[in-house]
Amino acid sequence: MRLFSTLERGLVELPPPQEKRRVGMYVCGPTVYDLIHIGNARPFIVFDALRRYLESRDYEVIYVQNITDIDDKIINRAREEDSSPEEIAERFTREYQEDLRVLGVNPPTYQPRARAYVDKMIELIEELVAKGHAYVAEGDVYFSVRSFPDYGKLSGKSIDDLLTGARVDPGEKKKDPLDFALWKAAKPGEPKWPSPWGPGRPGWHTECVVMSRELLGETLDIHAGGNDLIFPHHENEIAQAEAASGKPFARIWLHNGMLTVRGEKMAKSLGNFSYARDVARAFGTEAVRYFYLSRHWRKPLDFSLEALEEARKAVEGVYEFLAEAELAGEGDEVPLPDELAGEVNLLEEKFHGDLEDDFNTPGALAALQGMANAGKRFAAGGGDRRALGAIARKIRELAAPLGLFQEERAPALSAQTEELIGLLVELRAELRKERNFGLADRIREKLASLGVELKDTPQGTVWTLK
RNA sequence: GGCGGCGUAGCCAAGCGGUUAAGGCGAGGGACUGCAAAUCCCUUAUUCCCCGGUUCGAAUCCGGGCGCCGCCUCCA
Repeated sequence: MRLFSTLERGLVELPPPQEKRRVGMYVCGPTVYDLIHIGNARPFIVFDALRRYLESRDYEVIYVQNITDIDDKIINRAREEDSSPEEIAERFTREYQEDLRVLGVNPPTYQPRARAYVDKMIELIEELVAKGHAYVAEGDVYFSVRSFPDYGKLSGKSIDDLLTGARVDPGEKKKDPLDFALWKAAKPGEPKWPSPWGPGRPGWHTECVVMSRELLGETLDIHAGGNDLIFPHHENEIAQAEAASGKPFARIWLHNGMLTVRGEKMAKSLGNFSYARDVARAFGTEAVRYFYLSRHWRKPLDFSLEALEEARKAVEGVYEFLAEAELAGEGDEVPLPDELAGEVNLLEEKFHGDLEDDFNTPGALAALQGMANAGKRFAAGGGDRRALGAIARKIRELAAPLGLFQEERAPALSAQTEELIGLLVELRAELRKERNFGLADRIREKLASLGVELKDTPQGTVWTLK
């Protein structure tokens, strides 16, 4: 498996599971001050799929995702709502869990909260101060960027270039404009924790360094997040972690492309966003996942209702095939004829080949579509339809790690309701025989409006739920 | 200004030195039907933003343009 790492600016090989089974993976999580929008969901879905694919390939993935529950935005929201930061954080943490469920994301192995790690953060900051990488200034603690020669290696920036653009705030206690806060002295009315430098709270995302160090060790395998986090967030994480440990912080850095709206980044501040749960409920969990996976994870992806609708239709198309194939494949096991089996095997190889090459999900999805198409052509050419069951099983098996094509579409109706629909279908058949099309069409239309779609096939009328 | 990315059919989107240039949506034609819907079959890029170059061979590599976007401030 090869993945494009931001640090190397190129593909990096992940050792095969025979050599290294355990993979430590850290994906930056939400700040719980509001519901997440659909753009925020991209890394959660894409890296969830990556994690599950690795697991399906015999890796044991320790998947960590933090919950940032100490932050200015939480404090502000609490003020607005006349609530407390704890309460806001608690509420939106629960909402976030619900969103993950709606998006079909598996729960992380660990979901640590910043508040539970303040002690460990203080330890790290003390360590950095002791090693001369950080200094205390009137109750604040700052990281000294100049003390870390590698600063800028992730984002490709040089300290000098950054300095040119940096503005020095008159009120700042920093020695150097690029230095960033590790610990902020408490202001009145803000949450605070005791520390060697007086009451305050952790500043920058020291939490990610501490949590990943505690749960995954000093060097983790994969660190992932949106590409808007490369600088300064992840650059600063590297500085803290590596200044403290002297070891590489992460082997592979993955950064997904942004979700855009008419070409512009979706962002709360721009107001061009939709809440993830609203989109998932309108189009369905799998349509949202398909939407994301139909575009390579590093590239920007443009959001629109039309694009989601297209994804929904593409998913439905595969389900149409699955429904037919599974119906035909019930009962006797019929093996695939050689030629078809060969084609399906080739597509399976393409599926894995594409995913192992920088997690190329669009290519992999095309392979699954190709399997369905091969099955359709085979049946249309007069092949034994019962063999299609095997293709359907293969598609479902391969797509499982991606969180696609896992729904059972059997109509969940009571026997009584089914009988009732059956009766109406029978009556309509009689009416059609008598060429009473007016009444027959009324039945069809009324049922359609109730979500029961009739299809007149040469073998008779069948119905499906929409 | 610095750093990074993107530009492939009507639209979305793979491809990363030799393939008939995947796949999806849409559109057109056909089968089926009382008419539909759904489904199925077929068709839909001699060409990959432009101009040069390297090569036997380039959408793919190099140089130069043009256009769009992200980061450099909280941000998935």
